[in-house]
Amino acid sequence: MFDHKKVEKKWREKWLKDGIYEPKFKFAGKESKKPFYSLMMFPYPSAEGLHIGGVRTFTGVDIYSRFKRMMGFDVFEPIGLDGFGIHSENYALKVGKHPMKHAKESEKNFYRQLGYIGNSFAWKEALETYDPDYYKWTQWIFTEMFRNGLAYRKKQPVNWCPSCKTVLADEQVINGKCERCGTVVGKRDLEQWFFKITDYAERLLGNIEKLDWSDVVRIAQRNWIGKSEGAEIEFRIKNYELGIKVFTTRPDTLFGATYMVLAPEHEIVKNLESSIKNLGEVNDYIKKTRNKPEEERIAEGKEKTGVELKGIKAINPANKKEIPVFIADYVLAGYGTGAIMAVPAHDERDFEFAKRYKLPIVEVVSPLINADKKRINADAGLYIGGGILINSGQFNGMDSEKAKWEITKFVGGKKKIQYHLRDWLISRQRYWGAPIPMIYCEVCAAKGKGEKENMPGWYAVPEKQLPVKLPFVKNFRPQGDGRSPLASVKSFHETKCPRCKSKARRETDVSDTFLDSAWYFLRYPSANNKKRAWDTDITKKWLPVASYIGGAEHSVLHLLYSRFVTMALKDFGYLDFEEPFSRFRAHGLITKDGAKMSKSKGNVVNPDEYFSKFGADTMRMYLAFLAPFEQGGDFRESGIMGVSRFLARVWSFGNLNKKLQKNASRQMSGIMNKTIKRAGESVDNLHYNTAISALMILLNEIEKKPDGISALLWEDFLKLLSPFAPFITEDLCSGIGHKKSIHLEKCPTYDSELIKEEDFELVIQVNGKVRDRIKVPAVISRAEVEEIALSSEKIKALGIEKSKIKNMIFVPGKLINLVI
RNA sequence: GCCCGGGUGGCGUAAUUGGUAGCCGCACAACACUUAAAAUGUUGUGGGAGCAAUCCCGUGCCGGUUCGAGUCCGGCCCCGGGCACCA
Repeated sequence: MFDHKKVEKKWREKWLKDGIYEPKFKFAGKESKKPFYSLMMFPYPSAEGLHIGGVRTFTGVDIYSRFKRMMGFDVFEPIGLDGFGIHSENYALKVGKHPMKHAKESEKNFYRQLGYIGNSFAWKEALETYDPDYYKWTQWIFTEMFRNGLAYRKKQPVNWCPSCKTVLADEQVINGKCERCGTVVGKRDLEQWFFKITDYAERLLGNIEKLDWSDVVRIAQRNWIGKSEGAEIEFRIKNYELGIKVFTTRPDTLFGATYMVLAPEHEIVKNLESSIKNLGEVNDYIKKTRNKPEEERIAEGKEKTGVELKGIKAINPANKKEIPVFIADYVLAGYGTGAIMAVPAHDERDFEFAKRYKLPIVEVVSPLINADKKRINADAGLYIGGGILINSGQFNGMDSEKAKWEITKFVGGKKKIQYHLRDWLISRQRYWGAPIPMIYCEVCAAKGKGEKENMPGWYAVPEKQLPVKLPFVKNFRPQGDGRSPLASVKSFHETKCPRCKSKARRETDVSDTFLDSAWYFLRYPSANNKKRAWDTDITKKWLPVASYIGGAEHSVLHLLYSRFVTMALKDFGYLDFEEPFSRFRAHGLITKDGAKMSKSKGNVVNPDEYFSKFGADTMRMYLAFLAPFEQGGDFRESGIMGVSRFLARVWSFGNLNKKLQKNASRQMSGIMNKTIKRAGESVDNLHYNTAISALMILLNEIEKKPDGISALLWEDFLKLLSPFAPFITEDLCSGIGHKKSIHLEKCPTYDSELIKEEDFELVIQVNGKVRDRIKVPAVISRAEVEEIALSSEKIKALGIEKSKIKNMIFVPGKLINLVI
């Protein structure tokens, strides 16, 4: 009987103790000849411990890494924890534990679990984002961003989570809710630190084409960056020396602009106040919409509201007509110029608004006769496609595509490219994160001095003084007053100005936890370097990451930020590549009873329980076998029995047949070679399920004729199985007298000559329907096949004569199809 | 609404990318072993008809291309996920 507890314990201890992996599993560093950086997104250590989905992805990466290692690569498979951040802090708050203490405990638990699953991690390079040795360099990256003009402060309405009591980046607001706690996010006017990710929009977008990444992620990033090309056009305000710029992708419809709409936050309203006749009403509306939570604003999408600025008229620059100006919250302040020209005849939203407020609808584009009819609203009067211009003065009759640029030129507008992407809001009013390493000096500010001309008073903490250590603060609860808990820690924020030495104040916000994870892959290979964030030679050798695996939920968070940070660091001269991950694959999700696992549903699978009951090998294989790696699937206990039985059979065959013959039989080498090919290809595509299936088929064959099995063949079988089931294979291999670990062996190779069968089953079809199957030699001529087909009893029985056959299609090695 | 995935036995899935649909496993059934059960082993298992050989139907639905379609094309339906007043 296979006792997984005994066998696994034995090897787990041996591997850890005398480190037989050392020469191979250790990070090979500068000396490596064939480096392969195999990375999995590091987990944030939740209190519940490792999620079963996490176990699956980590073992998936390990299977891949072990195969690569067998292929002769020096594989670097690092591990660490993304322990800083709101998630961990919220948990600490909930249970009334200090995050520093909680971190230490969950770290221990995570590393225990990760060690248990038998992965070939490079443990010496482990890192944690809350370790001062690590966040020193997170802070250094912040200072570099600042010095290079990519970090700036700005006051603007920002996302505010009332539960987490902090601001959030746009990427962290999911359907109007906080990514971390699910609370509806509101807006607050606050001055915050931002990273200028928008400067990189075009490069981030352009490079997507070149990346070997899962399509889901590439498309998500492309959409998030959201490039649109159009024009910026200015509308004059009547009786004022003022203009309002709008961004439009449809300048061809300019003659149809019958009114304008400004976002409630638009600044120009202040300058027009004296002429607004209904100022009270306007101010009420602005106040109301500003306090409205984002979610409500979206939910009301169908019922558009707005208020006219009575007494104000804008001039349509195309036809010089006076048009009314509205304020409405369907126009967003953060996109384009915060103002639009409204063309109700050719835009759904404007159409809806115009109907409600009884505004004129003027058609200016006429659909071509054969145009896509679906694009015409049944209501009539709304058409959003292209066509021929009408009601557009001298542009009548022009194709709308051409008219876009012609009309823009005519009114003095200019071509403009807009992105959906907005700058990365980086500061957080929380405790558990890397303090933003900046100092503000009022004395310098008053004199207009500062490290950057446009940011008087601000200085980056010099590298020598890093890290700015996060102090132990007993009351780390966020205050909700727009300041971090660090703001009330005098000993922390009191400091001296690096320039004039007067009393100055440290920034007390911490950085977004996504900054911690935006560069950890750069640190791993240099994790033990105390002097620099990363070693240049090592980085040159090991990066970019050869294979990166993680969740698609990070498409526009971690994966985009990492690309941005890498690009910026390249521009600063610290790296010689700009894309951090050459290949990225998103893993699938593991559900239980068809639903996402969650505590509230009570369907959380505890890995410890299952690993102890079935063993690490069985669980690894089950998780790999249940579905293609990138697809994910439902966790079912019944399925575990299949692999459990398989491993038990491997165990008993190995132990009953310790003395095997030296020679390989001809027959078995055919299937062996096939299995090697199949398994290798499957693993490369992350189709572990089919690789395991191939191994199961091979074992079935082996068991059918145990006497014909050679020692060589059995060893090859174990080698192929070893990435999936490292414990049992190691034990069986040592049982047949191997001194060397099986995990240091080379992968068996296959001979494509030996895969070829001597004969095959010829399928005889009539009009594409299978009528007979006859075994024939692999080398056979077309004439011979035709002869065999026509003389088949079943074909004869059908009464098919040669004269009736119109055609015969022969596919060598497969079939012949008689067409009658 | 838009953009991605995906619909194949009772279930998870497979099919060398246009060439035998259902590999491997789960579940189920019968048999063997056993006093018995479990475990294990053997055999069977898409649906329908037939004692049988065999035949018909079958990859969400309708149509097309082809000697041949799960795979390609056109039009729908359903499920899952992402984005969403981006002008």
